Amino acid sequence: MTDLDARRTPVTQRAVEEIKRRIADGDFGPGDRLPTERDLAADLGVSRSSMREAIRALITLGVLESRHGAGVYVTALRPADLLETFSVLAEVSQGATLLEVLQVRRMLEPAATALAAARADDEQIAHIGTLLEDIDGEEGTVSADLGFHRAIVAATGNATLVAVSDGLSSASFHARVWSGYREAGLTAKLREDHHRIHEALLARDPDAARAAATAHVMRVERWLRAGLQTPAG
Amino acid sequence: MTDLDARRTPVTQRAVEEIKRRIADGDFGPGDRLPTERDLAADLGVSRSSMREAIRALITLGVLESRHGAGVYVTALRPADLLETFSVLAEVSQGATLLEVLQVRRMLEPAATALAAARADDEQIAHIGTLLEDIDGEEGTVSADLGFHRAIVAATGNATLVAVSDGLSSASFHARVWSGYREAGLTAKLREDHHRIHEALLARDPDAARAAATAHVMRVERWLRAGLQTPAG
DNA sequence: GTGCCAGGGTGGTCCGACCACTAATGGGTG
DNA sequence: CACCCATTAGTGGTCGGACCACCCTGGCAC
Repeated sequence: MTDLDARRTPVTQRAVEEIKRRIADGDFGPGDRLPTERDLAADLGVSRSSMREAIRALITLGVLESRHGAGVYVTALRPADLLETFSVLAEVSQGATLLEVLQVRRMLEPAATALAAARADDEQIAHIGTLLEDIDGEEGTVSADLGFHRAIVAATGNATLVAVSDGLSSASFHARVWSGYREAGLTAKLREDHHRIHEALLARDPDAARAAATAHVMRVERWLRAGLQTPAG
Repeated sequence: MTDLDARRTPVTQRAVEEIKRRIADGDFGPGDRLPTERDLAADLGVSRSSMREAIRALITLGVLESRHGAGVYVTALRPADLLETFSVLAEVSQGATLLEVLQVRRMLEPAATALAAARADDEQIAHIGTLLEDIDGEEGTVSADLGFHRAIVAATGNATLVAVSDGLSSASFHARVWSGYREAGLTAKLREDHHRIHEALLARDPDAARAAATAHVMRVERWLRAGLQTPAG
């Protein structure tokens, strides 16, 4: 924080910190339009190039968004905005990390499902039931399964939880886990799990929901663990 | 993906996607050094400015890191690298979001503490005990409390869990929650909670650890909820 | 062999120009 | 008067080049 530190800190990073500070301080609120890149650059005493890099970083973080020709705006700053970056984890993660991610899901999903059982309204549960039919109907459609779990988490009404959960189970991650699911009777077992979870939600039974979700995640983890030991291309 | 789409996609974003693709395809592996910014820019047919913005975005995502004068490198791609971004959530979040974050922690911490009780080795538990003394000794030092909880999560051996947990409890978040803790006998109560958690770890008792962690997080949540209803400056 | 240091190469920063796009302006038209 | 549309100022997007700060290597002196 001293001048000496500032001297050695890249100007771009300093600009990032400064803009974040102004947002945290309320100078810029959600939805507000920022000064032009040129003005901001002049204000902070940096070149427009460096200012653009700083803005680019904050855009990547989900804090800002830019509209070509219109200006740069602060996002709604909702957790979903800020945690979108997260998906890169699933994009590049491999092997052991997959198990770690699954272990975190094993902690979150049961609690989330239980919470959903207590909070979800009729409409949400009905929607979840619809997704369940999609999974049954077509073949294991990854996106349908993804939507099923996502809808349950969304039913908790906790946007932050949704964002975290999304990050831990992006489409590409799901796809990687599911690739190979056709084998054995696993698909049928998972289908049973899903129905059991749905029944618990219908019964508004948090304990049953927690148990069903736990069993489901553990089944997936067991399968994945076995699959990783005899990896295929 | 068509030419028409590419025509309307900003070159910077295209560069980001391309580099991510090359990493995902294994062209660039963890720890590898990338071609120079100038070479990359020429390779992808963009200016160095745009290439730098693309690199800046990937640095922000935790995929790349640059060393002044030495080159740009792919990170180890460990979850901790990729989830660091995350902390911005805690930096700019307010009010209701704070409660949402705490609710997620209420799901994670008990499970994490229980896991730590089962997995932690003697050295790790001893280290946690040391941190506990720091909290007792000095005044409520935010950083010491942060370190205490972080050490517990780290003892689970799950790097992904550590990264997620860190994101949900960055220093600034902790500071905001703790600001005002001096009041009442709350500090003493929290101290009791910490000791109870440590005892459970020493006893290698996952159930007791889970219970102690649950009680602790719920106490904080209850306090925060009451505090938000009568907000101060 | 050891230590120093000078050079080349790299990322960091700045500048100025032009392009692409948006939105407000204002005149024309019904 | 109300509506539409071309104009135009202003904004972000891209480019090219220049220079600075820093690292690393290799050759030199000791």
